[in-house]
Amino acid sequence: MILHVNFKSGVPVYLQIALQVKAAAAAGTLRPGEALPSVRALAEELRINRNTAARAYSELESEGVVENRHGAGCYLRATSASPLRHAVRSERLGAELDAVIVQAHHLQIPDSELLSLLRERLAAFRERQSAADRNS
Amino acid sequence: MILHVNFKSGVPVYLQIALQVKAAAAAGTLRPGEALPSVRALAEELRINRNTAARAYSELESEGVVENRHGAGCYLRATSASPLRHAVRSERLGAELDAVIVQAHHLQIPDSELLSLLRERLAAFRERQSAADRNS
Amino acid sequence: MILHVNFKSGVPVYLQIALQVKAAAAAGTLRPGEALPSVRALAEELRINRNTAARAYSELESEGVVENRHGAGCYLRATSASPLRHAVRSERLGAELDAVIVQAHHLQIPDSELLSLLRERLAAFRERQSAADRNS
Amino acid sequence: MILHVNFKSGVPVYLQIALQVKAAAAAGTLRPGEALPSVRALAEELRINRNTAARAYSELESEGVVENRHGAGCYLRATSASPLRHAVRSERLGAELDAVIVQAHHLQIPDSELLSLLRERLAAFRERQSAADRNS
DNA sequence: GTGGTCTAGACCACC
DNA sequence: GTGGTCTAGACCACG
Repeated sequence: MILHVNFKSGVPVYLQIALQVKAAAAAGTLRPGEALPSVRALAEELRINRNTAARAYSELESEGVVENRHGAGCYLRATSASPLRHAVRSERLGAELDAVIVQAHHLQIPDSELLSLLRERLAAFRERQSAADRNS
Repeated sequence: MILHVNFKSGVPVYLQIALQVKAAAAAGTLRPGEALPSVRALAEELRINRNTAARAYSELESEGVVENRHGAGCYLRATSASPLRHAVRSERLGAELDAVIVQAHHLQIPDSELLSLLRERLAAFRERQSAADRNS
Repeated sequence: MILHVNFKSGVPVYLQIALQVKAAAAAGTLRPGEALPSVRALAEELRINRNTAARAYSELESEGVVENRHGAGCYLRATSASPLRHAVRSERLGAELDAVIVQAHHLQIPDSELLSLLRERLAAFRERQSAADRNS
Repeated sequence: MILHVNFKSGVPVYLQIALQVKAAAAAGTLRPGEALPSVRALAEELRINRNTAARAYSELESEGVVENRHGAGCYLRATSASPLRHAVRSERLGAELDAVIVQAHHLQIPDSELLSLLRERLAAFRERQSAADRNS
């Protein structure tokens, strides 16, 4: 489970986490019954307060997405809804990309540089992923 | 210019407005020197407080997108030389790209598709821009 | 009539003007029946909006300090109260000086410099006064 | 530290508080490192909104007088090197002195008396400082 | 009519 | 418990 929070976006951190977990669940990246990181581990990884991490899970539990088993961790619940279709998922991502494009325009960054920046960041992301794999 | 706000998204309303104005300015829907709706008109249209609308404009002014003329209204500025260094600007965009990459990961969208989606959206953006140009 | 406004103090400009007129009336600097500058002249001298100047006079009129004779100007009304005693006046000024002393402390300006700064500013003030006298 | 606010003076409440804290710090009533009352306690004591109290502290922090430690309270900072250039600082003080001079003019207090009043108040201020020192 | 500021209440993040 | 932010209402200054 890879999570990313933006402290400057104005969106409450606990909501950012909940949204990402829901996205992963909707796409099938997370499978029913699978364990999420512990509150403690999550807080440490994201450099946030444990209360904030706990609140994200509590939010997800109140929405019925996960189940907090006291003392045993937090598990994704079986959901009746089938995973989202591919078209729906890419449309969601497209909306986020549009916002990035607008921002690039105002920062006066040309299209070519935006594309190469994305390639660069993707490479760095994959690198971090494989480094994490080797450590586990 | 048509604006929409979502009160349940968790994103501050003033930021939603600022983002949409920036998008309109980037797409060419709004032209330099053009007046934006008055704070009062905008507040009434979106059913928000005048202060929230004012804060959106104030945020845009601090980013150099518009100019607030006291007692006279809010006007779109010509795209000026950005006051930020290039490294700062591309770093800022990089942070946004990281969030998109994580989201793509959760939605199980492969890197190649993310890149082509960005190219596609960029093309659509440039198309909207030239359409706006032809209308002026 | 010499007036001075501070736009950064947070005190409404129209109140600053009213306070100074009342101080002058209380000390006898302004005499009953004496004319105050016209709204237009006051606004120009202080670089403020005419509405703001008019509001100051309107405030003073509602307190019964002055009388606005339509088309003829603004005049100090006869007041039943006798001018303030000297001790009261110097105590008022002392309170203002205390605030300046605190500010000087935080700006790390030594006592000797504060005193010489006051002498310097007093000289400049008297100079402006006599220049104005020669022009009238 | 005892604070008072005057709701009718026209001076913003948060500035009144900031001024009094600065005065206490300058006089030595408050010592570097000492904790100020919490935002909530201060708000309750003065019967003001928590935000107004918070804004006073925020103003003091931006002036470098205190340090707001998130979740831990507000602490008086040691008088540090002022970040402002000397010319800026003395100009700022000069503007305040001009206002005092005009007030003295309105109160018909001669220059010589204004100067001796300042010397007198400075002496009283230094006396209060050493009294505070002896108490520590 | 225009935008800007101060005070307030509710919620967020942190210790 | 702590401070910080977002939304709101009332008032101020300006054209």
